[in-house]
Amino acid sequence: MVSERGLAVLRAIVQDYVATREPVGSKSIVDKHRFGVSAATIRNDMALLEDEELIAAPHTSSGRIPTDKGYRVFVNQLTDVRPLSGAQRHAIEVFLGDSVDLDDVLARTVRALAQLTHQVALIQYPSVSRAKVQHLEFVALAPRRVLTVLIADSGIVEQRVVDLDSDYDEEALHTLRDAANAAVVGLPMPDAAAMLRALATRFPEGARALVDELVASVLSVIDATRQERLIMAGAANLVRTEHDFSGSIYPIIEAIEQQVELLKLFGEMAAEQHGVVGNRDVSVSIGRENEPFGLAETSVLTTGYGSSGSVIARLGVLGPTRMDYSTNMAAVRAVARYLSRTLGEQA
Amino acid sequence: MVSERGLAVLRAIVQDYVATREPVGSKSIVDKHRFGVSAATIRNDMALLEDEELIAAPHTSSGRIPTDKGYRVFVNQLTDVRPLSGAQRHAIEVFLGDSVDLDDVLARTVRALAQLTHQVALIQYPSVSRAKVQHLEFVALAPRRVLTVLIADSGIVEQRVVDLDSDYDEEALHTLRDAANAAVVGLPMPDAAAMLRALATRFPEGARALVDELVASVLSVIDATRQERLIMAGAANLVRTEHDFSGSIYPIIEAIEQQVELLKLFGEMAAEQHGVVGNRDVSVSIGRENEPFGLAETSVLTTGYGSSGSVIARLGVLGPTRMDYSTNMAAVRAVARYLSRTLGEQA
DNA sequence: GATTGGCACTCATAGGTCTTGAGTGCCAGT
DNA sequence: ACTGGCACTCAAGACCTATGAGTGCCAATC
Repeated sequence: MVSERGLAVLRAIVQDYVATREPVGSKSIVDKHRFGVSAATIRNDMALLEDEELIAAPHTSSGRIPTDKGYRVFVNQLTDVRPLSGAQRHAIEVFLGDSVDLDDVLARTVRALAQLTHQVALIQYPSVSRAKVQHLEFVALAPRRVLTVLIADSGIVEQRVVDLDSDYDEEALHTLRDAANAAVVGLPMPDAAAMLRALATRFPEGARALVDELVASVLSVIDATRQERLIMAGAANLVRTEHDFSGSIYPIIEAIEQQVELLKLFGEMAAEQHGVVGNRDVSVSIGRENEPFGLAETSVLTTGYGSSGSVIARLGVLGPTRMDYSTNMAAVRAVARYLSRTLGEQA
Repeated sequence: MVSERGLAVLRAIVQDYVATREPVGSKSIVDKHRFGVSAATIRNDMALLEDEELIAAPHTSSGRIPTDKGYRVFVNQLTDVRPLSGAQRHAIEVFLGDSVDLDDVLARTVRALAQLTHQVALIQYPSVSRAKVQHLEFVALAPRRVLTVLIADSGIVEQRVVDLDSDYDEEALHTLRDAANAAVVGLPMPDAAAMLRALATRFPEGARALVDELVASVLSVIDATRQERLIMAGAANLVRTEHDFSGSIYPIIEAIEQQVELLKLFGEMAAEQHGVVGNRDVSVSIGRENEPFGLAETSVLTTGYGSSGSVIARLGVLGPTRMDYSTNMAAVRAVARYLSRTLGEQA
């Protein structure tokens, strides 16, 4: 087992290695950190840490660097969350400025997060399917062409132009609009979808074709692929930290661009920390834990955000395993709170 | 002046250098290309090309590589545009598949272009301001809250939620909607904006506050910052070609992410080739020509696209100066045609 | 038992020297 | 105008060596 001082040594190694990207030796530890013991003692502790596979030596005789497992232990025993500095808070405020709509808010937020952490920042687009219906509208564009608009309480507006098989008259469109709104406003999306399907069956034979087509268009908006999408900023930061990766960062950038694996990872992280709050609300996935997603040698920090208390999606950062977890976790948490507050105000 | 064979030698050097990233020597030229002359003769031609600064030697005694000026001459005398292979056409078709809306079409198109060229692909978001109004709608969401929707003939749908200072009744909203539509449908955006401003003054005193607020919201949608935006794919390709840059690609990725400089470059390229058609419709900006935009050592190929004949925005690729201009120009042109056709069908 | 100073050992890194060979420039000859 | 021949250049790779940070271990000490 690792002693109390052993953990302190691990902390020191992680901190110094993150700061300098050089393997950390026993001497430099006693120099920089005020352990009241000699280098030889630290060496004994380091030998134990190495037995536990928390640190490793790149070459037989050189300093040590943390292993993935070492980072994991380090992160798990991080408890005091350093709050953001005044300058950082100010930076967030400036970035978020006066945003006009949801897309704008998210775009600014993701940039702010990238700026704060110097990592790749990611925001999962708020899932329509986890929000409630605020309003439903059909806009007559031309004969046989209608625009379907769905507005969710989270501020998401989804729209789609539909080409109909049959003609319609505006009166019928209004009737359907009013009936649909009366039926589904305030309902969560899955319930709303079910209700709409039921509603369609209650219309008279003559109108069925039109109603079916329009209801289908609303349903397709609800299921929109758009809901599973990431907004990204700070890819340049990954290039800047290229030396932290053993191979090329090409496959990593590619995986980020493709999004699909990353979305799976976000999903898993959401499932894992379901219901967790307080100091542990930022979940961390480290190094090899991300290998199944083509993201080995990276770490991903995420947390949930949403308006009015309910989590509607996640945001976070991705960077090399060798990153400043403490600072980045604080930034992710803070930005998630800001964003949640902003969304709450809007809705 | 450079002889006919001199140009052929330049072509050979560009081709071989692009293919191998190794300086090209006189011997390898006579080996690979069937000039009916000896290496010494080629060397004489190369000496002339060097006098004209079309090629340069990295070290006193090594092969030659094209200069920016050399690439420029090479590109300018490219005339025969190789059409895409069947496989490539097929790839485009597959990528573009069945798209649901404008955003989807653009996202798929930009991916296809990145895939085809193995470069960073860029599409300028269709400018609302260059399109015509197809429909205008106000949707009553709540007391004092209205959704403004503007649909352009290019398929762009812009929307915004507005919080009003005063109450409104639905009847007034409809009246205004009908009046506004009657006034502006079919007009180009700038004219539509002017018309709306004029329309506002014709409403009676009592309704003025509401009308002004709503008109203002429409105008702000017309001016939406969103119109000046780029959609991007294939950043990973830039990382892959990192060795082609003397320094870090960090500032380049950053410039691409920030978009602002790149948009300026797109603007300049649009202005330059205003009215150009046919074989010269893809414009090329090479190496140092891009330095003012923070994109030295890169080349950018762009061309216009748009529905029903009018150019509404541009698309293109960005990559290292050392790229396959011929193939990439063909791909850019082909993708622009596909996209224009798709947009034409939709509208 | 924990801690320490001492010491032999390891090995990546940096610097230095040498060799190799692709490629040039130039010139005299065709 | 073109070619063969030849001396010259210089980057890249191979090889060697010195340096020194850092280790592991042990006997001595608290």
